[in-house]
Amino acid sequence: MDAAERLFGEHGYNGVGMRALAQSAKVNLAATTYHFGSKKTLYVETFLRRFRELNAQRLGLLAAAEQAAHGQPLPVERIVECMMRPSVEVGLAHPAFNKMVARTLLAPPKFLLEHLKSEFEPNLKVFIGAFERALPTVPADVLNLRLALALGATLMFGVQMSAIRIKRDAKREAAFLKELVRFTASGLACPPATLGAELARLRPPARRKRTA
Amino acid sequence: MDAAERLFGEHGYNGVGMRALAQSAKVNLAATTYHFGSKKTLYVETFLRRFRELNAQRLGLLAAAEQAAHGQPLPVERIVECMMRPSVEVGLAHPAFNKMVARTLLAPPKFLLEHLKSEFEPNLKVFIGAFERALPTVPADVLNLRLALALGATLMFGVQMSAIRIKRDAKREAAFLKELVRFTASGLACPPATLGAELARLRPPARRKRTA
DNA sequence: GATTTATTCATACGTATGTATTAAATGTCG
DNA sequence: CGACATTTAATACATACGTATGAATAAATC
Repeated sequence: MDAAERLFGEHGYNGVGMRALAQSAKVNLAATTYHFGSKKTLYVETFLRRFRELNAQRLGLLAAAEQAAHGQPLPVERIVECMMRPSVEVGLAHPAFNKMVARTLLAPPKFLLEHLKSEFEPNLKVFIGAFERALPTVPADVLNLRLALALGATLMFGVQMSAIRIKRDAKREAAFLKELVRFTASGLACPPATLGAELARLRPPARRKRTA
Repeated sequence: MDAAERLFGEHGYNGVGMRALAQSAKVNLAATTYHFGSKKTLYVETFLRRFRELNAQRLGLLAAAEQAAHGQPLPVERIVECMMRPSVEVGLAHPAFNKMVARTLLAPPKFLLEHLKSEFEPNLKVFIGAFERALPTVPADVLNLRLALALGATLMFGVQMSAIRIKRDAKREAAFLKELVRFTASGLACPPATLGAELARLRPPARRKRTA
């Protein structure tokens, strides 16, 4: 799976074959089928291996932060940090996974959609809730859009990070993380201006994807 | 090339074969080789077809804005808008191209690197210059990082935009663009805090990618 | 130590890939 | 018309793909 992570991250799902994977992992070709059954399964399991833990860490940080806040809404930067810190940490420990998750989230293979829905969406909902409490003046539509933009920034941060091989300097890591948090939080929290209203006014008749 | 744009955007370079492309374009397989020579060339030409014009538009808008400012540094939001507006417009007109450019910029195929260097980098340099004048307090490192994040946000915006098939309502378009601009500009312009200094202090010995 | 279970191995299947080739058909324009 | 460019058609080539198989080997269990 380490080899799969590296090669999938480098060349994408379709860019690498089972033979290359087997050779890179120094195992027999048949061993891959034996253990994973199919290429898709291998991809899914390789992806979820870290993605699950990553999401759990996010939720854990947020829960801890909220508990420490005693019911007060958290500052935006605090929430953002709960989102970003696990990404940065796992990304630094496993640079190839960074590229893999960037590819995967930007253009998810269809066989991963269900897993993403079950693993990622609940997570996102929790954070959306936290942001809504922290930013009551930002309309839900705008917040959703901004979260997507924040995700895009995070993905790009990930590939940049895996491009320049940071050599695990704790202070440097902290500085990069803080820059990412600052950028994102600033964009998320900026005043909605007349745009929120305008967006709402132009809203098409039937809506169905609000959290109600 | 329209078919190529759609299929490459949907499935990526390795996700689609020449036969599928030919069939989707309703031409013979040999016609593709006849006109483009190879699959890579087809991808490159399909990508550059709009990417070139997009960059030219960006530069044009920025030049016009700077001329209208009579030597004063432009407001950040203005610069960002010059960057984003062409993306949004071409993205709305050609949703498939949006996905294609997102895939391409997030994980560029090696045969495109040279073209990206020659087409995209000079463009970026110009905008970096504008931002440096507009944000003299933000260190160059931080600005570079933030621009990468902004690019990530833009890419994600593009795929979101092509996902929800906006039906070309000028007001809605303007609202979305303005939201993107606002988010990005806010992140780019936010105060660097102690982080810039910290980042500079932790800078590794040899540097070589500054604009000097 | 024998027997069952788990894992590796080399190899093979059918299909799909990108590209090239040949000849005939269709279009274009001087 | 005649010269040329384009398009179609039908393959063909070598290679790569994901997956499957059955025998050989290692581990585990009794």
